[in-house]
Amino acid sequence: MVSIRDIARLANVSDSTVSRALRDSPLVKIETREKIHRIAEESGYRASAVARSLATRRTRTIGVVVTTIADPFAAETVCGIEEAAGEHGYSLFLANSHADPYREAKVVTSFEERRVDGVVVTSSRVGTLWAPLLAGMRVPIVLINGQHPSDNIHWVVIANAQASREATRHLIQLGHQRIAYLGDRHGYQSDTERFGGYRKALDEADLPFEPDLVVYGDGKPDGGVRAMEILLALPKPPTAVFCFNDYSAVGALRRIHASGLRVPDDISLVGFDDLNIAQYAEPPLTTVRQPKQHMGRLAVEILLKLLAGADAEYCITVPGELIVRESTAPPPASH
Amino acid sequence: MVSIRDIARLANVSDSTVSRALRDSPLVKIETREKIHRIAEESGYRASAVARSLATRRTRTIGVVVTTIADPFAAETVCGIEEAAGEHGYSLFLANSHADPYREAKVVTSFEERRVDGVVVTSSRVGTLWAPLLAGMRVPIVLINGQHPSDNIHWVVIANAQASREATRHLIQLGHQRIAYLGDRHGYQSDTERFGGYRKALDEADLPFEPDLVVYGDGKPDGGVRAMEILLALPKPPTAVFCFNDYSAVGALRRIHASGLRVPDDISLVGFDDLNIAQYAEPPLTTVRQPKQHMGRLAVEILLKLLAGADAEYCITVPGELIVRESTAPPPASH
DNA sequence: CTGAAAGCGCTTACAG
DNA sequence: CTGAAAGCGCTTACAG
Repeated sequence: MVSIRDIARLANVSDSTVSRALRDSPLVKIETREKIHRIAEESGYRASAVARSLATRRTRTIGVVVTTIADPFAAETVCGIEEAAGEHGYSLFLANSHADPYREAKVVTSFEERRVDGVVVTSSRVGTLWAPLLAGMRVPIVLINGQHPSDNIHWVVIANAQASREATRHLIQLGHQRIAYLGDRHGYQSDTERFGGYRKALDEADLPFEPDLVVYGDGKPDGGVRAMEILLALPKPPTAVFCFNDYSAVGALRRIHASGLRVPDDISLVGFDDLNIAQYAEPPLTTVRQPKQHMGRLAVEILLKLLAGADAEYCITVPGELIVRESTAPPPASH
Repeated sequence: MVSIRDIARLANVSDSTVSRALRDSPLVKIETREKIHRIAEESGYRASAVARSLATRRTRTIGVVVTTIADPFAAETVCGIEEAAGEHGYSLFLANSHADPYREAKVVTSFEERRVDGVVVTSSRVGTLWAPLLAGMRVPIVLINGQHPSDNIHWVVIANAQASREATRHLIQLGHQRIAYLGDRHGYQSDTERFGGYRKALDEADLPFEPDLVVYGDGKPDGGVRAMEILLALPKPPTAVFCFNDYSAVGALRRIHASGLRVPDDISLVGFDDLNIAQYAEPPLTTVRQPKQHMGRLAVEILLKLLAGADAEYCITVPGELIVRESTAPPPASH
């Protein structure tokens, strides 16, 4: 592997000059600069990011933690993160935490050793163990859909309460009175807030809150199936279900169909996220769109500002958008 | 940030001894070893992977390229890669190529500069531009569902032809005679092979091959919608469709329903991949399961063997498994 | 505009 | 069992 020194010899200049020339420093005479570039090109030189990192104490590297990249929300968000990072010459370390404290600790250690310049955490619990570990890192951290007041922790969140309220209101306006909430049992802040929006819409419409209509899945289709099962077994099942996320809704949908009922004829269903697949569900899912890519982008832009020396607390809330498709309709006449 | 030297001072030993002690070298007296560990612990020492990488000329880093991590196949495969890598102390650099030659070149450059120890490429075209770039890297490369003979390129692939043949045969055994192939227009090798398996099954059953029944999408739901549209517009549409992948099938499914037809009553549908969502489709999708996580694992295991000095060519084929669910049934009586 | 020198934080022969 | 020294491949004051 050819190094800066090899090029220096070939060009009859010092290492310093090569280093400068390669980064187009105006300090280097234009001809030598070009000559060095040419030699570098011909010799297949590839600057060592690791050596540079050691010298500059910056790695131009961002650590990204997701619960699991197999979760479509995480994947679609990471897309935005990757794109924005790439545009600025940053590379991504990707790690899955599986919401497991042991792994979370390992990820933090790993990112510390790798000397990442910053961290973005997507859709994570950020619980009592995790938070201090993160805060203990001496680099800026941006949470996506998580919040945790701390010196070096910033975040971008969707307007959960508002969007959920709107989604629930949509169901109410269609005439639904028995609306269930299918949440995520892991206790994400997003879940609490979305539930809050649901309750608020109920209250505003003077609809009674029925604890029986609140069930919990695991944020994945399987949990949606299970939770829906409980709702269907109720003496008086709901006519509409608002789901914590699309991924759960997909499971709920399946379970409803499996029991011979139809969406939206018998039960209306609303999701959250607007995953790529939401519009291809059968029927296409009414949901709250999160600008996932954009949120990913925002997270890295915040990180970059912080790394550039910005001394601010970034707590950005982006609006959700209700996308009405075909999984919602007025309740069946018999109700 | 505390360094090895700081610890050396605190412990009254040399840097070398600290370095050895921290890595539990038997060369260090047990008491000093423990003492150093204690001091490291108390001072919050975190070894610098970048300094170590520079010294050892190994980064314990794997570059992972996917077309886009928003593709569920890629995401689920990367899960296996991440897990296996993590178990061996390797970190992952993740990059999306978007099947764009310009980005592909950038990714290669970036990985070269980062001095990744190896590369795994998932579901990529590995075309005429991309291949030589990859081969030009002086590190081992493992393709997942791609093949490209070269010194440093290895691969793990699903048995495309066999699995596709089996899937098509399943349709034939149900009584279908007009079976369409919905492929991926990007020209992946996987597409060619899956198409090959389809043709072979047709031939074996003495069914005529009809070019009109071959349409192409883009590997995503939208492309599935478009391609299905063409099939439905045919004077005599097929009674069954075998799709290149589940993600496309999801779109095809939607399009079929949108036109008022039903799956499997009017048209049977078979996918490929067995994505997490396949079983939650409406109806649950008959498909070919790819052991995605396992394939990801295999890829890093091959890489590790190669990095450990193995001098072999790894070309591993794993079997697919036909999973019969509810999207396939005999053709409607009228046919 | 250019170079010599020191330093980034580790590892690893080599010598004792 | 331990240490001094060199080196990994860059960057960056400092001096000219």
